[in-house]
Amino acid sequence: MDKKPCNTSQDPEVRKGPWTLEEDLILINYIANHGEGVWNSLAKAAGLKRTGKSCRLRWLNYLRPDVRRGNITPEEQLLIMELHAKWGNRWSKIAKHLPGRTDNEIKNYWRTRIQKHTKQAESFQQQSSETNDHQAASTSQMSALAAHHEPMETYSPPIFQGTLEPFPSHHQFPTIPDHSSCTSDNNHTSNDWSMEDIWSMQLLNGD
DNA sequence: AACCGGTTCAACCGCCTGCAC
DNA sequence: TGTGCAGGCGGTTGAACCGGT
Repeated sequence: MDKKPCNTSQDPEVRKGPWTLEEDLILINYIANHGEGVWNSLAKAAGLKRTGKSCRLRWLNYLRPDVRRGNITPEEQLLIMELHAKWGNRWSKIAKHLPGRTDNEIKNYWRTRIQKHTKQAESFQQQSSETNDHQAASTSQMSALAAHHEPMETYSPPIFQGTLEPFPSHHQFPTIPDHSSCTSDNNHTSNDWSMEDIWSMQLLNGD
């Protein structure tokens, strides 16, 4: 839609970049008084020199009162991984199952934390499989395990295309610093989340 | 103290979909 | 049925931040 050079990006009156506190307050106040919806006209009516899209994004990802940010718990991480295995990069769909979390946050989380470790594990595994054929056996075990939990819905994971597994063939997941903040310092000390741990926890959860 | 490289995350971009006309 | 518009979504970017040297 915004395909057309559509005034937005060319209009010198349209502001881009980080939101100011003043803009935030304007948006919050306007929505408090008038509600959400019809973002383009909302932006104009509120007197914001922003596109409707920009306002919507700012509201949904940051200003909404029920938005929770940071401190993704191990339970949430599990859920993210499980749902990602189900649906792939359907971030908004995944976000619907994590109250207070936004698709943008989940997407960022996945890309910066989980995917990073996935790639590391994959390259490690590639190296070791070159020297040890038995690795393949354990990999297929992993695949079988993952496939066992694979839902009936058809899913071709976009990220893992090119790999044989329906689920990334990594053995370990990062340890999430739960309560305390986003410092990822303890990540490298011990990767405590083995694949078996993850799935057995899911089994316990009845999934 | 300054620099540098890696990480994180807010925001933008472009495509897709649904809906009204 | 076709067209245009608005919103939704996933991918990408770039600035800010942080830790190591």
